[in-house]
Amino acid sequence: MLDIQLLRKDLAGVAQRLATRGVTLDTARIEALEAERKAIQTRTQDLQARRNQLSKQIGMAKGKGEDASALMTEVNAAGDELKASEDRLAGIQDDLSAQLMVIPNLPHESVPVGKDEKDNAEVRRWGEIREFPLPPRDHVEIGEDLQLLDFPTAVKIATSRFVLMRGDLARMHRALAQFMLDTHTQEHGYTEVYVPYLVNADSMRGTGQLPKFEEDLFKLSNGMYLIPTAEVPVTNIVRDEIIAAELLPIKLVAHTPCFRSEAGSYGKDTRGMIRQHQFDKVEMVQMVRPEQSYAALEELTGHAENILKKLELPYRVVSLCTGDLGFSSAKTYDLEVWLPAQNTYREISSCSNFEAFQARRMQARYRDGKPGKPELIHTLNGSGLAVGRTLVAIMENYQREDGGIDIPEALQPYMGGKTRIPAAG
RNA sequence: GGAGAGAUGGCAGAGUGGUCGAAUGCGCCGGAUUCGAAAUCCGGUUUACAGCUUGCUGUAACGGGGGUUCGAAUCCCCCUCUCUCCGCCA
Repeated sequence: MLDIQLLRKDLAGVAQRLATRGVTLDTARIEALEAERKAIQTRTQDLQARRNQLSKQIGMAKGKGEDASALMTEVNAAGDELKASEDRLAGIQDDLSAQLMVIPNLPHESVPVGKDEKDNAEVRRWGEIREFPLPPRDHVEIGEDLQLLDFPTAVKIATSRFVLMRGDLARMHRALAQFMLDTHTQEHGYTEVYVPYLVNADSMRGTGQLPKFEEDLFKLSNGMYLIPTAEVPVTNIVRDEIIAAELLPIKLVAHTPCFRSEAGSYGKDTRGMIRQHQFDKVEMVQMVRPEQSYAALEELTGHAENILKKLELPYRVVSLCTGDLGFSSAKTYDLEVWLPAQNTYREISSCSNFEAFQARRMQARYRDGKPGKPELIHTLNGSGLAVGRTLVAIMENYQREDGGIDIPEALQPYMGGKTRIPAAG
C-alpha cells in the first residue's frame, strides 16, 4: 500500500511513476473522492464534537438533579445529520482504501524502465556452462528413465501439475532443502522458523496477495488459503507489531511447500517440474530499518547466489524492469539458473525489496527509543532457493551419458556420502 | 464433539450507562537523592486519523461486526479467538 499522504501531496508524480509499470491511475476519481473525504470528515468530526459536548453537559445536569430536556432536544435535532454524515464518510473511506489496496508499489529509481521481461537488465553471470557431446536430455527424460520421476501417477492421485518422486530423487529433493537451510542459518545469520501453511485473509492482504490476486490462490472451504510462498506467513510474523530498534534486522528462513493455482498459465511450462501447483521452497525474509533496505537486498541476493555457487550451477542475475516487477515490489533481482536442455536461463529465485509497502499494510513498525512516532519497517524476501527447480537444474547440469546423475559435492554429505545417482540397471 | 469461563494499554489487572483513553501495580523514559549504584521520591509514558497558525485542537479505538441510547469498556445480537474440564486423536 502506498502512503495516502504521498497521493495527496503529489498525485501526478505517483501516476507518472506508476505509468512506467504500465499502470494507469484514475487521478480524477481519486482527486474527487479525496476532496469529498476532506469536506465530509471535517463536518463529521465537528458534529461529533458538538454531540460529545452536549452529552457531557446532560450527564452533569442529571448528576446535579437538574432538568436536561432542553439539551436533549438540541442534541436530538442534529442526530440525523450526524448519522448521515458518518455513513457517507465511512462509504468514502471504504472506497478510497479499496482503491489504495490495488495500487502497486512504486519502482525504485535504480529499476530499469521497460515494458516486459524482454527489457530486464542482466546484472552479472556466474559459472561455466558445460559442453555436452550429445544434445543434453531434459529432466523429465532423465527422471523417467531412472524411474524416479513419475507424472502419470501424480495425475492419477491428484491432477496435472503435480509430481511424484521416488528413491534417490526424493532424497535429493529433501537433501537440497536441508542443505539450503543449514547454509542460511549457519553461514548467513538467519533464524529458522516453522510456520503455518494455511493463512487467513488478513495475512494475504498484509503481503499483497489479496485483494487483487485471489484467483492465483487455493482457497479452502473455511475461508483460509494455502500459502503460495513462505513469504506470507513469515512476513506476517511482524504484522501489528512495534519492534524495538535493537532487534533489527530480523532475518528469518523457512522451508515450506508452496501452492499456486497457476490460473492463466494454461499451456505454459506444461512439461516437467518447472511449473507445479505444489512445490517446496526455502525462503529468506528480512525486516530492516528503512535506510538499510537496499544494502539488505544486495546481501540477501548474495545469500541466494551462494547456494547456486556451492552447487556449482551456472546462473545469471537479472534486474526486473518496471513493467515486469511484482505488485508489492520496489525492486527485484531474479536469479536464473542455466538449464541445458532448454538452452536458456530459467528463474530459480526472486529477491525483492518491498520498502514500506507491505509494512504499511501490516502496520509493522519499529521504535527507536527516541521520542516521536513509531516508523514503518522495510521488508524483503528472496527464494533461497526454489527446491524443485534446483533439483531440475542439478538433474540437467549433472546428467551423465550413462543416464545417471552426479551429485554436487556440497550435497554429498546430505546424501549419506553418495557421489551419484546410478543409471537404471 | 460436550460443558463452562474469558478477551481492557508493553505486561498484570480494576472498571456493569455519564467529566473513562481508562484506577492501581510492574516495566520503560526523564529528574531528584548518591562518590557511583541499589532502594526511595517526583514527573512522564497507547495508537490511528483529520484540521490548521507544526504546536495545538478535534475525532476514533477497551477481540471483530451490528444494535439500543442524548451518551457504551459497561446493555442486546452475531462472529472470531483463548483458557479449563471431559471425549477423540498424529
